[in-house]
Amino acid sequence: MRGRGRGAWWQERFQNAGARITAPREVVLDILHETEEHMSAADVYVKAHAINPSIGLTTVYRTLDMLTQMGIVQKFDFGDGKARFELVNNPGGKKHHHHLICLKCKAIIDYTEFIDEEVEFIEKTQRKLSKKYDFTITDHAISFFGQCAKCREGVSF
Amino acid sequence: MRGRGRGAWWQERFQNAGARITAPREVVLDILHETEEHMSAADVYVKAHAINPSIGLTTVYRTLDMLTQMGIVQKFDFGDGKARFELVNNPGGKKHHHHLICLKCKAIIDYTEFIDEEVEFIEKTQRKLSKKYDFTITDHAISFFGQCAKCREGVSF
DNA sequence: GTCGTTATTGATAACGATTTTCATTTTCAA
DNA sequence: TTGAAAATGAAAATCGTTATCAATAACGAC
Repeated sequence: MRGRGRGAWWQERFQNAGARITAPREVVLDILHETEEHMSAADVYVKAHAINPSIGLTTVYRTLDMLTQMGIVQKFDFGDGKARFELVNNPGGKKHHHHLICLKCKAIIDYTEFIDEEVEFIEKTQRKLSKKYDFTITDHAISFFGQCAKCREGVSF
Repeated sequence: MRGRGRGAWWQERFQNAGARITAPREVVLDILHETEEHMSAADVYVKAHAINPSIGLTTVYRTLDMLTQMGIVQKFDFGDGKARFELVNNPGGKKHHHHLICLKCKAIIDYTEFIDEEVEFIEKTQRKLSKKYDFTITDHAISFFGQCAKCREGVSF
């Protein structure tokens, strides 16, 4: 059943945090594991509800928020009014990536290229910031903004 | 009065884009120029309305959106449900910076350190992405997420 | 300067994502 | 097994943002 039992990695984290392991939480995590998309809370809810109709939207929100605070999930805003969520270190899932965002049509392009150079830069910066601001850094995001080819033509600005 | 007449730089950009130069737009731009904060639309509205009570909230939203699409303003989401806006190249204003965001208390720390190393990395990446995806890149954002010292103590997760 | 076209504006209503409330249910340690 | 505390879900409430539409203002042509 939906991977119950395997990836107990997050169960440990929950227990260490004093959080309980519940059916809705298992379902949400399973869904995130099996997805390649940037899912909104509503997207997750639809899938969760299909699996177990007793799961409510509120709980999905609460779970996603909790996972975000735990650093298990990363929350994004692409400017379309709804937050998107992705598992942070999805083993065997989506590769580490960043975003290219069109300011006109709000299209999102994921890119995974050039990560090698990034890693070095990020690690160095992270180390310095972490020390200087006494901050525990668990994740980062890099976004580039501009106009996609399509929008550049239909110009107005 | 509020810098009217100087910084005509944006007025030219408006004209080239076929956009009209109006009182509300001037006010919004002046406000952004004079601010060091990350302002929400409501923040801008309050100031704008104080300066000229006839300016409506709707127009503030429209103006900020327009400026964002023009690349004059950058829009951020720090996870507290409201968008924040900052002038991109504020001459004599705030230096180029990025953000350190506490996932627990949502505190934002601006950092300007280590930018030299960043510039090199960003330029290289930008050049490559731009070519590969046929995308005109006008801006970027780097954010680090984690927990601030204060939140690390009151732990729960 | 006047005029007319057309973009812009602002009040209000509508919208929709997220959060709050609170009574009920579930988890899990004792 | 049991009970305290955490978690849940349905519904209502919140609140940031957007759409509507009649009134207004900008600015090029004259």
